Amino acid sequence: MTDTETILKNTLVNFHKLTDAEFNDFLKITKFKKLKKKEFLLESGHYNPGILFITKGIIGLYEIINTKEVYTSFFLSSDFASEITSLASQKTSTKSMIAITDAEGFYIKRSDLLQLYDKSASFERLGRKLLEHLLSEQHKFTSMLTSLKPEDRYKYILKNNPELIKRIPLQYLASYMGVARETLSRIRKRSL
Amino acid sequence: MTDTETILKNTLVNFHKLTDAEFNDFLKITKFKKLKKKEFLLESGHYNPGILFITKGIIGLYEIINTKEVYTSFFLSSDFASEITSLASQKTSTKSMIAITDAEGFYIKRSDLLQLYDKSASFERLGRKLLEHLLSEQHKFTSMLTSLKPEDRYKYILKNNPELIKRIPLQYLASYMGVARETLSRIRKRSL
DNA sequence: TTCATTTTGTGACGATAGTCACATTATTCC
DNA sequence: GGAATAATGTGACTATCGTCACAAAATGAA
Repeated sequence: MTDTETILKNTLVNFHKLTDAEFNDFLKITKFKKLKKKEFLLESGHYNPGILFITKGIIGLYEIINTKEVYTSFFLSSDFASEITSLASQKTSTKSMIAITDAEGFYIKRSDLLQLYDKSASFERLGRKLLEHLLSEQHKFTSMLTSLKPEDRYKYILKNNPELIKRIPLQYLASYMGVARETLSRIRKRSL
Repeated sequence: MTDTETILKNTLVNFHKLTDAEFNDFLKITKFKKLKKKEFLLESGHYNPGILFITKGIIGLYEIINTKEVYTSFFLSSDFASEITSLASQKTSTKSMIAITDAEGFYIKRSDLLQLYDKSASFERLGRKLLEHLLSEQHKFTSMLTSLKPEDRYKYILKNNPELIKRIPLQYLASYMGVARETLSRIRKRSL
């Protein structure tokens, strides 16, 4: 098994135990994918959802709202980059996923993922647990947004997800935090 | 089958088809529960998670952040009121669920729910699909928060979830929207 | 029904974030 | 390496929101 495969396996198993055979089934439907910076993993208006287990780089998820790009998630190594609405609904996506740096990882097409769910209840359970985790995180993020003012949001992210502060371009991070880019620039200056 | 049971069945089936036998298994572990206004469905610090399928009334989910109650969700009829973090993690909850009006519905204990998942992959799938739906909604809510200013958030909720505007006390709604209660009071006045 | 309590409304004011304009750095790509 | 392009920084100003204090209204309990 390659290093990256081991990382993938550990990540999966962390959600739910898989047999070797099951893990191999998973690997089989996976395709190693490389993205250049600014390349799309998903383009709004298109229907090509899937999941990328990231082994290198960063993927950003954004949506155009009132002509502005609003970033709602960033995915780093060992994350499953996905857009849940189009994955779940079979509709074209209103959001886009783009490589913020060169990135690579294991890609699974939606159709293959669904087959996997049919094949074994283990995968279904893994999926459920992963979703529980993601929903829990998303709730945390939401209450952070509603209860903290911009500067405290910055400190919160610095503490809980310092990679984002280090690696995400300021303007994208600003939209993610719900502030103007100038405001984030000033917060950052004050926090030195 | 009673009226409320029919509503429950329709709601479940909307996520994933169940056989009559499966639905009966579900019903069996369910206990009809009534809550008086201000009664807790879950108390922070306690470990008693479960899900309430609401047939009447409203449940609110909140968390104390810097001595303030921050409401993060409201559940109405046909919703599954739950606190995903404690459901998924087996830890005591940092959040509380409280009846905002008198409320009632079908209650399922976490342990019974897990047994159900073991019993049949249908339930696991239902759970997965429900979670996908919830996560998708939560993402929508998050981007609404980050991209709209308070007055537009109010209009958004008025359009997409008018029941909340009508039925949730202003101060709770304000924390949910991430604004001071005075601000929401003024927004409401302007919007008449 | 009445009194106590809780919730909501409102004015004044200060703090803070947003906007616009432009300067300064970084980055990209020949 | 250097020009073009993109991203970030910064000042000035404005709009908006939060806070505090208190009034009014609604709700709940006896």
